[in-house]
Amino acid sequence: MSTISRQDIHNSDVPLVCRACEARHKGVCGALSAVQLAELAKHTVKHTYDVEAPLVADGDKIERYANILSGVVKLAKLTADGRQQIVGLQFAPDFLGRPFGLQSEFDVQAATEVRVCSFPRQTLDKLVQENPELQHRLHAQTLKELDEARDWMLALGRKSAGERVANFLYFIANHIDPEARERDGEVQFEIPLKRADMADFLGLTIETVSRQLTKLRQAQVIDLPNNRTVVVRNFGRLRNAAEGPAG
Amino acid sequence: MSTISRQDIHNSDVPLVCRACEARHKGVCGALSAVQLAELAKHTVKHTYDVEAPLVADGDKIERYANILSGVVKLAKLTADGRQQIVGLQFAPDFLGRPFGLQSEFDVQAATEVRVCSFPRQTLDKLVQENPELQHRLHAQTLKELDEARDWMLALGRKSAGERVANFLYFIANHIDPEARERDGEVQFEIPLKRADMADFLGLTIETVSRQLTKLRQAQVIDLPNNRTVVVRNFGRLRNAAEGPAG
DNA sequence: CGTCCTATTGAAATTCTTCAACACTCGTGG
DNA sequence: CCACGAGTGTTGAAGAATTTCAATAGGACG
Repeated sequence: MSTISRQDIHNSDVPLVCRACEARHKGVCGALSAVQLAELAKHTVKHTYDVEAPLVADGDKIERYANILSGVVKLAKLTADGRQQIVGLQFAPDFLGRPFGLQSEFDVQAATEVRVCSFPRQTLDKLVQENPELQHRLHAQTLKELDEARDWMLALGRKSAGERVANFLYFIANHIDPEARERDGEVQFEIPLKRADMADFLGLTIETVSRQLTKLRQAQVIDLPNNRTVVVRNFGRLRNAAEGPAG
Repeated sequence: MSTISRQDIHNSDVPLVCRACEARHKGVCGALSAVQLAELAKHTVKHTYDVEAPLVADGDKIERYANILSGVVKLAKLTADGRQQIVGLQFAPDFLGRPFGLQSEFDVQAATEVRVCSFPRQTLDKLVQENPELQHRLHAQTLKELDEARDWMLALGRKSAGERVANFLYFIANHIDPEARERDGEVQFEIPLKRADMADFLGLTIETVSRQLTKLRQAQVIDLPNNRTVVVRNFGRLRNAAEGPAG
């Protein structure tokens, strides 16, 4: 899977707004030539959302796509009587927006403060038609989301509350620092969600999440200097706690 | 989303093995021209798997792709200590096999007797490169699987045992007969899974599944003439049971 | 007819939720 | 500077839902 754009881009050709953007390399924009990037940049708008702000409401027509520049976005489904389940978390430089689909199947909300770079549906749809590599990247992101959804299905269906919470911390740690698992020492990071969102993601109540975090702390697996900060004291033990008892 | 192939195909040009195949119209093969279909048909092999037979084991290298001709295939994940979660069910004419991915992330097993039409990875990968519509269809199937996975995340995380079982019956009924929901009368179908598979899909035990089916029967929502047959007596009530109490 | 596989049912045990009280932090305004 | 309130998180005790363990039943097949 190529992560290099198909054509060497001189920095001077790259639109100003795209320089220093993570999405240009690792995100979908990495598939675009300088010319295509310039075409897209003509229509982009940057926007910042506050915590809890809706980016799209369930059922909204999707008129624009976006790349996440920073922050964490949650995708949430609701039952008729108001129970909520977070079905996906997206980080920079993830692409937001459903290709082909006319409607969003869930609410899209800022979990933290979020910055995005958005552009009209139509602009990207046109570029997709002339650029197979772009189509490929969008498909690759969908496959990644599918893998994550299925990992969480296993957790939601078959793992205990303690395993789910450990699994979540492991997941976040890896997202924030992919090399963390290879290090021996302590790893520290901020949880980008409040307890209520963790509960909605893990299919638990906030009380249960809190109790399981306390248990992990008491078991010396993690430290919790404050509500949002986690220090993983032993990555292997965290992983064990996430996977459950060995076969 | 186009469901018509890009080029009119005279039946006489269609390879013998492809005639009367559901995948040729509704599946990924619908994107292929007669020439491409012929190219693919040169390498296809049909195969039948018995109930519970593995099509691919977790971690296997994927050397071949396949279309399901008939039957139901389950995608299952396992924890280290043997707990199982079914993370997807596939029906004819679904495509089996992960594009780009080198490894399967789960076990692929026959839930019923299954017939497939398989072909080498490489053959399809080559066709994908020269046919954007094929790429598009593969992406569309991935998106459909993602939607289903997320629907089940809501059920696994936030729905009660009774709601999950009703939700499952509703899902199967719709898959077998998409017009069923519009009919007023009774709808009858066979559950393609045994209780153990239903439990693994719903994140429950077989005992709980059995008890919830009994409750649905006692509530006059369904009849169970035998272990595999379900008669939905009132589709609306089944839907209500699946969605939970209205807001 | 006995055995295997599958499914159902009951009773006890466990896990998680619910309800309720309390603690901490942060910003605002007296 | 401190009091107040809102938002967030923790902890305890009681309750509910689901699992576990155990017994039983029915069908398919040799």
